[in-house]
Amino acid sequence: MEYKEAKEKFISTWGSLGSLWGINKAMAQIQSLLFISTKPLAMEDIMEALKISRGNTSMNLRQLMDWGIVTKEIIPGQRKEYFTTEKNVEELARHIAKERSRREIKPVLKVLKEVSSIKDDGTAKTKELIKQTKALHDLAETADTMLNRIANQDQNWLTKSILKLIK
Amino acid sequence: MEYKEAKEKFISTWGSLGSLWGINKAMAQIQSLLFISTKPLAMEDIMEALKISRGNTSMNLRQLMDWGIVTKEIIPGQRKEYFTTEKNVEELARHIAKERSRREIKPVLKVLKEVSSIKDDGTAKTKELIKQTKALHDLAETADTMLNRIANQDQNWLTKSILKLIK
DNA sequence: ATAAACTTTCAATAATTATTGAAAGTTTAG
DNA sequence: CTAAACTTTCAATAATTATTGAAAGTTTAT
Repeated sequence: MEYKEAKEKFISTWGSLGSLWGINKAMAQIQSLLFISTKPLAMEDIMEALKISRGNTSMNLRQLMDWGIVTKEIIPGQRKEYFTTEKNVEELARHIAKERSRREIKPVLKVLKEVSSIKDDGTAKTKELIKQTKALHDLAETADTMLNRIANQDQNWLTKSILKLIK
Repeated sequence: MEYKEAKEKFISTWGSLGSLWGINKAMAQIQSLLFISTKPLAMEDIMEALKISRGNTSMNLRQLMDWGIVTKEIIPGQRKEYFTTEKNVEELARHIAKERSRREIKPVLKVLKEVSSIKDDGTAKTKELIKQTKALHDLAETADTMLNRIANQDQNWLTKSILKLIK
């Protein structure tokens, strides 16, 4: 396998995995492209490499910046804007963990809390609803706490902890 | 908030979270409904509760069974088939972890391995591709190992380990 | 064997989500 | 100031994904 094929394979595989971490295909592909690029890329470069439109590129770059995993680089003397992504995989994991917690887990925890706090009217179905949503709430909270640990510790914490954990 | 409202809120919230663990809305809602039900439900019950068609119910139940989180119950003397879901949240987490690993992480690991193993032709871009995909491979492998640990240990392992980890 | 009770399949359709591209907006150089 | 270089926005459209419902399939009781 040569460079070009390997590159395409990586971008399309990593891109299709976007759904796993909650972003769309174009977003994931742009991030992938930047991740293996040796230098910052301009919008033109990205459009051309991925064969996507200017508008699409612009919108998805913005979202990646909102996620905190892509940053704009201003190159002096250059009119265009250039983009880079976080290159350290653990930093990347930290950003993603933080965003996932904020965007998805936190709102769900709130609803689970509300639902599991309804008045127990003594019926079996109400008791079951309360019991099961409480259990889910606790599980989700534990997972969220772990995610936030990942998001807030220093770079090596994740690997060290996991290694400790699986030993 | 009364039972009915709480139930609907739970089903729709948990259902919309389906994307987080990689299943579609109807699938997630069926699982939610079963999760808080005090008894096994027949297809009719599910169709009516969620206002979805027979075909949709049938297909999604099948997928839930493929995931290993819903099982068919044969009630003696009853012609209909009844369904239940795993009620223990940790068992549920185990099944999901196992399936996610098998369906998504394993194939990605395979591609990352292939890509990071291409011949180093000495160019900077090839070196970067190899370096970065290797780093991702290692991260993904660590995460996968953790997931599989979760999937293979006894019921209490997850909570115990996480508690240990976050202390 | 057959009819009733039930489930599955799948082509058609609906709903949702992503993408385009051109117009509007912004910034900078001269 | 203003024209060129660039980016953003967003309505229209395309692509994808989910859902329906009726026909085909299966099982069971008699």
